[in-house]
Amino acid sequence: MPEAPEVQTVISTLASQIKDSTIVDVTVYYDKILETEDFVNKIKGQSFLSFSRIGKYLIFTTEKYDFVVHLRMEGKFYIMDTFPKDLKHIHVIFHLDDGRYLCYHDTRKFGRMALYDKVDNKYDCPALKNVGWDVLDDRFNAMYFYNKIHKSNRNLKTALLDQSIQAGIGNIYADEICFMSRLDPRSRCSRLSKKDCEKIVEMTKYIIKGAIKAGGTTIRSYTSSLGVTGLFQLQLHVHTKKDEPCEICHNKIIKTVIASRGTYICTHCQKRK
DNA sequence: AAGTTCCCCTGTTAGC
DNA sequence: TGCTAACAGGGGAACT
Repeated sequence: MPEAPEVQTVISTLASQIKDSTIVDVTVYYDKILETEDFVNKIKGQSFLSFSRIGKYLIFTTEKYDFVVHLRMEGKFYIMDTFPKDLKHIHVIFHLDDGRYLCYHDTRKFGRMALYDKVDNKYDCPALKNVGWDVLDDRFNAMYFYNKIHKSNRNLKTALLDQSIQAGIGNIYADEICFMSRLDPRSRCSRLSKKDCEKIVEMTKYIIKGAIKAGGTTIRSYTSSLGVTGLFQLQLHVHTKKDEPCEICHNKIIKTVIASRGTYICTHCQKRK
């Protein structure tokens, strides 16, 4: 499931591949993907001028619009030199002026795309009205995070996954952030100190930046038309490591459920507050 | 107001 | 072996 680093990889790759391409036609096979009215007619004739990311949202800016995409769990873009033969799971195809096709592929059909009038500050885009600062934005800092959570009765993991506080963390990185911060994700937010928040924010930025670097490294081995999936290899410390020994203390990592998300914890290294 | 639950989907895995 | 049921998960709507 793409989180901020994977989305960054996707947007960077697309920027290098389709910048200044013009959309001459759009074929839609599953229109629930499209959230705004008259999407196809509006986007026809528009060109991909600039590319940005806030949290897990991809933002393609054209002459008139911000074209906003959320990949949710399994959304992927493929660039094809010829019209795809296998249309299974392909829901939207953008025909580009140079003859290539930008294909949106999504097995679970959870992804969404929308078109809004272009704005200078992307945080003002209606698609992002409930989205907090991107995790790499300087405004996502320790005091901001502390002020957002210190009166909350929720647990730490729920706060990390709450995109209205900070945007870009998904289930995998939430576990990794808690591990690196040595805090149990079940800890109550109201019991966390400013020091804890400093550590959490520091580790969040460290992990996300590291993952973006890893993604950037991996992407170079891609052959051009094969696709833009944003997959990358990152060394995980706890997530998916059920029953494996913690690399620090060698106790078994446990799996539990928090906020209906599978959650991995080293209960020895990660303090529950 | 804050927090929780349900729902959207379908490939994969567990259970019989 | 082959079937069905349970499960996974991001985010928004609906609900408490």
